[in-house]
Amino acid sequence: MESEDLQIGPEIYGELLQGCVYERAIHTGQQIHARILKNGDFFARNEYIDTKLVIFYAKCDVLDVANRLFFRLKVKNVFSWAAVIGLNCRMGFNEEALIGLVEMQEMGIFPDNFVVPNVLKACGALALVGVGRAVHGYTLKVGFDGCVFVGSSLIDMYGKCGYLDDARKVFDGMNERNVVAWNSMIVSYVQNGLNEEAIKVFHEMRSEGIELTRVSLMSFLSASANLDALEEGKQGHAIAIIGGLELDNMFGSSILNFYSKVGLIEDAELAFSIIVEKDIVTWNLLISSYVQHGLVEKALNMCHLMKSKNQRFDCVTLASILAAAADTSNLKLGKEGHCYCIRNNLESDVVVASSIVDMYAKCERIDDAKGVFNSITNRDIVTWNILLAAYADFGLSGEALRIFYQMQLEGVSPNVISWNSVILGFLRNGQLDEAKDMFLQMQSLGVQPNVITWTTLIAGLAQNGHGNEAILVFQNMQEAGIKPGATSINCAISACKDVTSLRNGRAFHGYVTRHDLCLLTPIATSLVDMYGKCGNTHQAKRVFDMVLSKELPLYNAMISGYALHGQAGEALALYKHLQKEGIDPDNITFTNLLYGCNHAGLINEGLELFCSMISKHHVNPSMEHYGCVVSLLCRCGNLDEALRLVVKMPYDPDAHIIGSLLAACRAHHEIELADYLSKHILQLEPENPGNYVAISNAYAAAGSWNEVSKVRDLMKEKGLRKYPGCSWIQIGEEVHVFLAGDRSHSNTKEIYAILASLGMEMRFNAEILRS
DNA sequence: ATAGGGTTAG
Repeated sequence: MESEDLQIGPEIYGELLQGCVYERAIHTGQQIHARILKNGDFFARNEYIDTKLVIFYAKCDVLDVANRLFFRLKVKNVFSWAAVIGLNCRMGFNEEALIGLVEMQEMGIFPDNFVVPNVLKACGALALVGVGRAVHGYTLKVGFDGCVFVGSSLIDMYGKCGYLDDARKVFDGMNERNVVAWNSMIVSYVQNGLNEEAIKVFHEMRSEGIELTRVSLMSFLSASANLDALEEGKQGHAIAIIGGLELDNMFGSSILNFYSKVGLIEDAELAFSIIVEKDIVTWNLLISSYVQHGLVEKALNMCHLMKSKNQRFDCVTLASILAAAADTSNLKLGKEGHCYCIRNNLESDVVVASSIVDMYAKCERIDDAKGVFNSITNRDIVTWNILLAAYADFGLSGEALRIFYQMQLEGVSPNVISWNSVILGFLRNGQLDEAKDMFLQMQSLGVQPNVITWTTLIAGLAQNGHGNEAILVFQNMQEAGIKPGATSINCAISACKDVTSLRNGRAFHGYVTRHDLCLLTPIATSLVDMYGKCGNTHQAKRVFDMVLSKELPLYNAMISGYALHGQAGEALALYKHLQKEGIDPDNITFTNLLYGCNHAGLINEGLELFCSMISKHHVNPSMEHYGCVVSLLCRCGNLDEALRLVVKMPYDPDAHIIGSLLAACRAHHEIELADYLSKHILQLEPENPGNYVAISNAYAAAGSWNEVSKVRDLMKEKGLRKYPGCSWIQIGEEVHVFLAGDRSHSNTKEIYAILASLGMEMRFNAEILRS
């Protein structure tokens, strides 16, 4: 049809363009635009058409054309302003959108209820709550408060700025709420970590009969995932299936995310396989899920699959790969990841850069970590915390403290994680007072210790030999209203074990029983360990039996308990049982078993065990293993065999082994060998009173009292007097004969006989009477 | 107008 035949006026072109806007028909619209230009200004051009063209290009996201036409508009009305502000918003040019708002008002045009939602979205994206609040005031003044679009946008804006109370006030004040208003409220709660609130609103929404959308379910699933709420999330999935909601990649991804966060990897994999059009987020979700569950192999396979499908890696993929490298201390993988980032310009992303720092730190390349850290220009609190944690982990408390101050000088104020790392650094370095001081300081500066702070302190005290204080701190934590996690309970139980406090250990056992934590393998393991170390192997066995799927550490704890308390037979029986179950013993298993045999004097069993450990289980014997066997041989009177083993073993004998030999010298009255060994052992450990005990025992047994008194003088010179766990006897004025604690009974009798033959007076110290 | 993914401390 020719234009000469039929005059098409501006109204028709306007209608046609409106149709194109509606259909987002960019090409048709461009043809109409061309026709308008061809027809000339007179017939086809007016303000109405020009505005329509701006709206058309804006709606079709053609930024440059829309801007150019808008700039040339003679009369800019509220519709064209709305179109360009909306376009800037969609494109993420939030500042431009707000500048547009100011400019339109300067020109005397006031925003309507179509402009306001876009403006609020820009405020939310820029977290400009002040501007948003001003716009809120404006909407009240001009009476937009009945508009659901405006209301929903206000909720969203306040939510994005973190002002949940204001968001809720707007929500409660709306007299008409559509599904978007409900969704905005739920999303706001989820984005601010108030997952319980989000779930509450979701249920309210359902009971009010509002029809759910995918957005409602996605945010509900997100809240469920964050709370580890298995049943809630499954319900959400079921609602989606019943409602026949289409599973596009976004919705599918949120289901995948939920299953992976609650640890149902197979279900996550299933969701992944169902999603037809997988995008980068879908891939990344499964990969990060594998990494978080320690399935690094699967994660890397997934990366290869991704590559073979021509899906490129982005920042998130790399962050996961780098985390995998960090977790497994795989420097080679980490370097590959680092190189990929450099080649693809991903290291400018602060999360990726931080992951690189963490990877080098966890691979014990602290200098490389520091180097990468220094090159990061946009460091955030997480970046600082990663470096701080790295120094703390190595016990470099001074460096950690320097970083802690430096971050503050650069305007980053430490959060609870930063404080925790500083405290950890001190504890790792044995600086208990400094750690406790930091713990007080953080509180005086208004940073509240969390469960990890408390646990760090408890573990640190226990590991530095302050088990009783650790138990007290655990009680303080409960008084402070902090609910202990599985790790803190474990540390506390271990502390009881170290100070052999059966009373407190029982109390913790009661606590975990009341809280249904008994069946958690790590907790059951430390309970078995605690009861074992405290001598209550019966109770240890009861806990041991309760655990359904037993793993090696649990067996090791039980075996160690038996071994420590002379029940070598039980220990060996458990060892047989463990092998029947198809579990491979490790070097700890053998250490405990050999110790048990040594303790019970089971020479044949011990030697057999030692041989099968090497030949059948291919465990490279440690010094400790040799120590047990040497001690066993010595105690069974086979000093020659023991000496042969010491000469043969690939280690320089430690003080413990020489001590065993010294003890054998005593039985064999081998004065010469004892002389030789004494020199060695005092060279190795001149400050350990136990060695003087062994030496003086050897001389005393041979009746060399001169040598005994020489040893005594040597001890005096060193300022060594008492030795914990060692009994002592006072003869006459001041002659001390030292006895090793573990065999004190037979030795006491031995010494008693010697002293009686010498006609000497003897008095027992209170300590020996108790033992 | 509302929606899914990555980094730090025990």
